[in-house]
Amino acid sequence: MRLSTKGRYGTRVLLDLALHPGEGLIPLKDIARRQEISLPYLEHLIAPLITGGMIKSTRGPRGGVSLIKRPDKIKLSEVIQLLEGTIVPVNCLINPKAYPRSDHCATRDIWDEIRKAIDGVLESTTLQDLVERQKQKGEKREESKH
Amino acid sequence: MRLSTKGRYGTRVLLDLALHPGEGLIPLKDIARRQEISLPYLEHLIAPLITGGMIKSTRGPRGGVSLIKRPDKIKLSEVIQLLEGTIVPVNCLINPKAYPRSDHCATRDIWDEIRKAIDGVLESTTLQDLVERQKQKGEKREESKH
DNA sequence: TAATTTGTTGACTAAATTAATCAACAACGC
DNA sequence: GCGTTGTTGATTAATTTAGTCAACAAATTA
Repeated sequence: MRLSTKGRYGTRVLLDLALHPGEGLIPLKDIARRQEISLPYLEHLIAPLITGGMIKSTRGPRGGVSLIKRPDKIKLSEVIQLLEGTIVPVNCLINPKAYPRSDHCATRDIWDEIRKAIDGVLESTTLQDLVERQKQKGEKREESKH
Repeated sequence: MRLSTKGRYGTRVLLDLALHPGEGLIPLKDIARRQEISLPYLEHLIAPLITGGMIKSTRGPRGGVSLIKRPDKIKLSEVIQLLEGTIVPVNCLINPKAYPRSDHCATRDIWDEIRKAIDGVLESTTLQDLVERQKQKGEKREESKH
């Protein structure tokens, strides 16, 4: 019952981009350094985000990536869908036909309720929510220095 | 983001037992057949349930296993805890000290909300709930035969 | 246009986890 | 004591995860 690094790192990458608005293209190298993700691995995380229309990229000197969509228009459910595929906790929900018992299996209903509970959180959270939360944390850290 | 077979099969095993109340000891062989789980694998699923005080077992002829606790006193959260360990979706929630960035990482908050959402479902569902749901399904299947 | 920088893609791999199986053993009932 | 049933530990095959490596493609600038 784990979220893999794809989903976790990928979300952090998008948050990183959203925290640097209006700065044009951000090189992957910078993101890799700030987020402590290896550059070669980061490259693979970026691919589905480009395909999914979340970010655009430009190669060459002064190239990099940047957000295409507004952070308040990016739901976490979309991000996780792109990076992890379905979040469904059990196979019989994805492919019921392969599970003849699933029609009359009460446990399946519960796994589906779990899926819905997870989906509720992801659907109701946008990248902008993360940005604001992150900024709040930053302020608190500043305050605590005094 | 998957529930492994341990949690899924184990829950089905308990439900199977709960659906056969007052029948004394149920041999693992019967459960294995009904639930279509291999006997050797089932043996391993049983172990944590015994340790966790959910079921008791007796060896020898006419031996088997049976529920110790009342189904309405068995929360799914306990079952999953026994069989899967923690359901926490990300490591940094289990072991925050190993993640220096987690203190000021907004994504962590969201993963924790997901954890709470899952936990809410598991905490509010008992084995008895599954039993009732399962019986309803049985009735509906009977009706549909007419 | 050559050199350099940056992103893209696919092949490959090491490590961890999952899902078992097998075999030796322990207890119980007849 | 013998067969039946549960217990435990060792082992293994398959899959997934997490990442590396290397060849390539595009953009920029000199």
